[in-house]
Amino acid sequence: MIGLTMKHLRYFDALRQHRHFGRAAEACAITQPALSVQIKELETIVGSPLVERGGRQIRLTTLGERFAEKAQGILQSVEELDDMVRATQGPLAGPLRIGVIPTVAPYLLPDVMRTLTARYPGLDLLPREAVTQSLLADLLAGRLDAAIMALPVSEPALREFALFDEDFVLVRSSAEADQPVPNAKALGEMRLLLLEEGHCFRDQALSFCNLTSAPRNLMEGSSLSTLVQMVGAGIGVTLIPEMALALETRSADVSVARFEAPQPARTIGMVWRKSSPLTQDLMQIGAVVRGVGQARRSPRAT
Amino acid sequence: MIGLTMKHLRYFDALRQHRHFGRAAEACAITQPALSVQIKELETIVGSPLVERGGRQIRLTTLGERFAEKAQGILQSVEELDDMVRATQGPLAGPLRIGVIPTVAPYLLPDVMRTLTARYPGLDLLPREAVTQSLLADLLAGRLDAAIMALPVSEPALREFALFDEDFVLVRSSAEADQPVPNAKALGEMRLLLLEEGHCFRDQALSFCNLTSAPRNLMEGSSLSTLVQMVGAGIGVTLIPEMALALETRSADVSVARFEAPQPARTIGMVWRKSSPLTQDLMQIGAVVRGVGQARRSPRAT
DNA sequence: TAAAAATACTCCATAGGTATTTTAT
DNA sequence: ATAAAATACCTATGGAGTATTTTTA
Repeated sequence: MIGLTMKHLRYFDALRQHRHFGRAAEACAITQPALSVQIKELETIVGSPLVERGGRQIRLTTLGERFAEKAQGILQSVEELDDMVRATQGPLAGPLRIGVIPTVAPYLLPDVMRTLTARYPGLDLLPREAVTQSLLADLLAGRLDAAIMALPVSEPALREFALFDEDFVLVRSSAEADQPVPNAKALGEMRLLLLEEGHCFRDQALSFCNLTSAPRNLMEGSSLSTLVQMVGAGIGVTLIPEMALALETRSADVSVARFEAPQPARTIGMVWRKSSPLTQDLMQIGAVVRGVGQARRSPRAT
Repeated sequence: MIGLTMKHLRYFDALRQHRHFGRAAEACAITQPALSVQIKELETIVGSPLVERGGRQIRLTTLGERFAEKAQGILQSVEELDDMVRATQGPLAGPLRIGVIPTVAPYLLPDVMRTLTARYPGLDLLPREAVTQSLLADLLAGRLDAAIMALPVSEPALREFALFDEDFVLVRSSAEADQPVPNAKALGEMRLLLLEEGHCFRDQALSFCNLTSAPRNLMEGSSLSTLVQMVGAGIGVTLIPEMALALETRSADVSVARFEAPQPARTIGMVWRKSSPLTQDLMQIGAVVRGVGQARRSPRAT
């Protein structure tokens, strides 16, 4: 049925409602001859008469009635499509699939979700927690709209938007609270607890110690929370990003210390495809996340 | 979302399938620039980007994906509409609502249904049995496409198509088989069994006896079958159309006689709105019904 | 005779084509 | 450097308007 248009359906639906060419045309905001022509054309397309013209009164044929019924359904679907579009209309509305690395998600996401949802009620955040490699793959494949991770990512197809820097702090048993803070070299020789393979934070910590591979006496955990609990048990020392401080050291018997001069740190940023049409929106969202992150980090006094 | 056309949906659906403007355009049998323009226009209509253009590879936005999904549903509905139309395509296909008066229906309909269904497999006959007045009302209101009844109907809006004539025969008890056949006047003085009010056949029988109202000694039945059974029980005599003969006198102990010179008879015809676009089809169907009716009547030997 | 739809025609908007430029890998 | 989409421009189709005729109740 090539050549069938929305107009045909709309006009025919109007004719079904009004059972009168003149009034139906008026309802469609066109003239009666225009409607007559369109209906006739529709009948040509269909190949059978849909309307029974009878002087004073017109009537639809049985095929016409059935046609009108289906046409109405189609028009309704179009309406729904319209509604859907309208719901995701305006900037910062609609679904946004955002990935966050595990060493940031638990500390940043709750506030971010709260703030963004409050500011942009139409925004439908769909967060996903995964390690950097996984997030990058999802981003590049179009399964994510944006991701929050440590910079740089050095993917030419991706745009980086820096959010904030965060220092790493030393977590050691409370018994060691009074000992001097080790430097990077000394740290490498201590029993260092690190996240398992795949977490960027593991590599960042190792890099601070000038190590490329893990030392033999290394112990691993699958989350910062686990690491801190292990430190509390006297098993060793670890590094955590300062943002995790408040949450992770609350219920552990550990002491926290900042490093001297060469502060270990990383930059957290938001990343999305350069080609994403959401760029404008994402920059706004990035600004909000930046605000949340900086507020979250500011009680840096420990 | 005014301005949205089927083409937009079709083109966007193709783009979703091919994820490539050039190939999608080819699939739509248009050129790439034409498709680009249409997709861009669609995005303008929608008000948000639906496609993420990325040099080598394009990708749909989340809104684009959702849009495409709904669009696909709409296109499928159009397909179904097309199927429906195709199913009722060609003359003598599709539903046909046909009414038949009760003194014809049981004797004619089975054969008619069988013959028409065999000859026109696409035809979907929807018969309805009702008295003339009811059928006429349904016809004029467009609730029936055609009706088979006694002519004339004298409705200016309706067209009459004569099918065949049928005589009325006398049914009396088998004990009276050797008696002379009464004439119209004599019949009016006998105990005459007639159909109840509303049946045209009742009026036709009365009219034969030159009676306008029912005689006082009249008895009524709701069907010819009932009347014949009553005759068999010796209650009186009755008239039935010859077409009913074979079926109704088979299991009754009655005798049948034809009248002399002024043969009572009626014309059965098919009737439909003059304005009906089915006129061509109905004339063909009428011809078939005529054939069936005449064959049904021909074994007039009694 | 009057109401309603069909027809005739004209005009303008637009879909689609060709040629070319821009863009991103 | 190349593949792909966007842009520019032109043409032709067709949708809608006004004026008029035809139809039928």
